[in-house]
Amino acid sequence: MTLRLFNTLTKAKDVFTPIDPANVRMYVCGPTVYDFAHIGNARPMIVFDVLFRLLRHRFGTAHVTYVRNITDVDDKINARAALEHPGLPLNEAIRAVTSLTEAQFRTDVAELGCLEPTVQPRATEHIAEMIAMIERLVAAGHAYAAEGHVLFDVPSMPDYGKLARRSLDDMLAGARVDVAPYKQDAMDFVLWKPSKPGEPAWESPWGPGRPGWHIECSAMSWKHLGETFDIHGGGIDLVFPHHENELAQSTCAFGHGVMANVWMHNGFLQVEGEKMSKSLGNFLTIRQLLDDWPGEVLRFNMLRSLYRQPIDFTVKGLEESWRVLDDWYGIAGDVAGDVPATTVVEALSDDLNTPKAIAELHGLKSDPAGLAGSLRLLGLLAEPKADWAARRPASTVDQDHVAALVAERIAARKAKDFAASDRLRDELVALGVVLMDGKDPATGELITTWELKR
RNA sequence: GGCCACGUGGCGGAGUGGUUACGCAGCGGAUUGCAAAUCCGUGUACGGGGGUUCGAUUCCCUCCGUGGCCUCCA
Repeated sequence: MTLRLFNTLTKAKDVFTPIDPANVRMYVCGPTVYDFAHIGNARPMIVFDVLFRLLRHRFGTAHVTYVRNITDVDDKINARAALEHPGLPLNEAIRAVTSLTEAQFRTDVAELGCLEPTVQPRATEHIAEMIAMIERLVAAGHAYAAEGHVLFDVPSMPDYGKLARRSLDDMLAGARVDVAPYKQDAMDFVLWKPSKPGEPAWESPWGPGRPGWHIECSAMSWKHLGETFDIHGGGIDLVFPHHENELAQSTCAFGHGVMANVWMHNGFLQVEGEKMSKSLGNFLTIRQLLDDWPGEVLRFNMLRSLYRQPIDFTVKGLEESWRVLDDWYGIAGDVAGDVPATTVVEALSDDLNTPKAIAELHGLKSDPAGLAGSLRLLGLLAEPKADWAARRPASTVDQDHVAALVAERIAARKAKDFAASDRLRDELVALGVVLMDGKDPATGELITTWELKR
């Protein structure tokens, strides 16, 4: 079966053919580590983790290279470092911010069931590559130095704007680009800029300074994946200007006319029907959600929508997700198996159609091994059934009291005193206990199990 | 202002030019002393208005609504 992926460059589901099937290469824009990641950040992490797993399934675990960067040079980091660690030297303050948020990020994505990418490069460890790329761009006539800055010469690239599908005229109509005396053209963007006092600085041929906002991804993908690679992913908001500029930098530096063959973008996330924002008070970090929900519930909930569509994160939806996972754990939780059902692989191979894949999962209730293998391909069913069951909030009822009432009720039922039996059940229901009567399959003895109403 | 998405049954959410995915809830039945759980069955929806077509939810136009990008942003 063929794998088809929606490509932002062509606006179509293209058949995916790797440049080198022995080394399929994917780059995804990771977080800027200035604050704890929010649930919107989690979407590309989960979506592209599923793609990573699917590619490994198709091409072999050893034949996929997944690079997800960590941006640790950024104005917001500087601002936060100065705010939170006013007593520390700048570099130490920055390290304090980035190491803490990076560690939290790694914990978060692990709890969301994401595999570790092959490489997680940090921007600050690739300054030399960035400078090398900028020098190539200058030498090729695609960039120029001015007043300690180096700028990308946008008019030097005739098809600039092809990813975002907008013309230079359209962009200028917005008229919200920075105007600066050292710019030759209003659309030119910064590759390198001088550091202001209180900002981190690196030596460069243009004087001490720091990189612009887009060069790091061009440099890191080059270093770890080569001059061209297969897939570049990220949130849809990154299409312009970030990815457009990355593409411009890499294609102009290397002259291949292509940076990545396939560009993939996930849609935005809303919370209870509203845009997530700090001012609305509905800004949810992954960490906060993990206090109330298992990571697998968040992950599964994310996969119930097509990755390109907008998704609305709601408590109702999360509750439903938990229930569905409960069912599947009940059927397949302790079943061995890593072989996914063909129907599920086919659904995922159609541009990562996870809702279709989930529909197929519902059809696998009578095939526990296939269900287990399919769920594991999606990064679900990661723990034993008992561990999963223990994730429900701890009981607040008196276990011994409940057990005593249950025993009393069984005695009443055996005596066919149904009035007493029902009275005892009412009492238990009032405690939030749900009873499930049955018979021991071997002895025929009446037995009753119970759980808390959810 | 410019550009771009999206609008599916009570809810969530796929998909398709013509046989009404799937899940949750609901309803009916089996089961149960009665329930719960489980199993079986059950839903003709595609924002409004035009157009193309033998036929449109699916294509085109338009209107309305929602969201996104154009500035850091997943």
